Amino acid sequence: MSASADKQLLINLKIMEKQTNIKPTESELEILQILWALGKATVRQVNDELSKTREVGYTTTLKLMQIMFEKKLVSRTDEGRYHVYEAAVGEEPTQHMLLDKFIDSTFRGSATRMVMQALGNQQVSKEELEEIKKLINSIEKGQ
Amino acid sequence: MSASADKQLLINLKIMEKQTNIKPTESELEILQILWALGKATVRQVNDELSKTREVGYTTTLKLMQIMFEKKLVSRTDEGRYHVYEAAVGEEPTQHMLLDKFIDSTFRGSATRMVMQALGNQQVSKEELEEIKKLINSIEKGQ
DNA sequence: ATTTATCTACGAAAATTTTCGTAATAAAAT
DNA sequence: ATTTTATTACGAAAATTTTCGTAGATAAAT
Repeated sequence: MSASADKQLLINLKIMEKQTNIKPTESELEILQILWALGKATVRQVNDELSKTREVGYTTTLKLMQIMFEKKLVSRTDEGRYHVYEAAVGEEPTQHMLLDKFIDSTFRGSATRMVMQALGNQQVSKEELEEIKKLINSIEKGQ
Repeated sequence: MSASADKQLLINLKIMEKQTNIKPTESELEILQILWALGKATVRQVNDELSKTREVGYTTTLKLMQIMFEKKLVSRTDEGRYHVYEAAVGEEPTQHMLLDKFIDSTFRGSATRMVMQALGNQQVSKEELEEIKKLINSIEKGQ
């Protein structure tokens, strides 16, 4: 690999890092969830989805998505007269980042304590518990 | 149990429910963490703790704690001229409530997905993994 | 061709959260 | 006794997030 390509990679990694560190607000996260589910969507579609759970004006959603575009949380393409939006941050990295912050602020950094509470308190099916056990076994093997 | 005692119990439960549903802001949560750790503390002590991680004015902390008192997130007693504060909401119920909301907003309600990510991404020790496995086994037995 | 409907841009109001300055009071120090 | 220090109360500024109204442009319907 060339030195310049190497440098470019570093820059890209830094940008990615930065982007994954932008913490979306609660409303922004709602919109990201919808975009992750739909893939691509217009403001209208997103607003329709949001309206299923709560009342929200069209221009409110529009404005939020414009702000998210400025923050590079979403990207968009011009399709004729209107815009088609897409999430510009991945679902997993974002969840990971939010999870880290959440564990820090709510469980004083202990992932274990959080997992224990989640398993104890939530209704998790037998199948899911098995899945988690499998995961643990595979992690232990890997270590 | 008498009918009136019964009624009182219901009322108390409702109050508890309500209080555990007050979602503390991020700053309020920071203060709750400190109070949970210290048990009782004055504004000065809490402010000293907060100051360890970030710069924060004394009256800022004071004001926050006054607001939290109004919201009944904390209680306080007069000790001479100053106040001694204490968390008025439990650590576990609060964590539980926040966890529920977090799973909802970030993992679309799937505790399993969150746990899988937490186990995959965080550094969790062998001992902790064992502990979690034990917990899963005991849950499975209980079912 | 005109009207109606739909979309974007954008500013600004409203709501929420955080920060801080000032005043009043009382204790402690000099 | 006076000054200094520490505390509470409180209003309001500052910062952040959410909501909405209006204007301008373009497509669709009449």
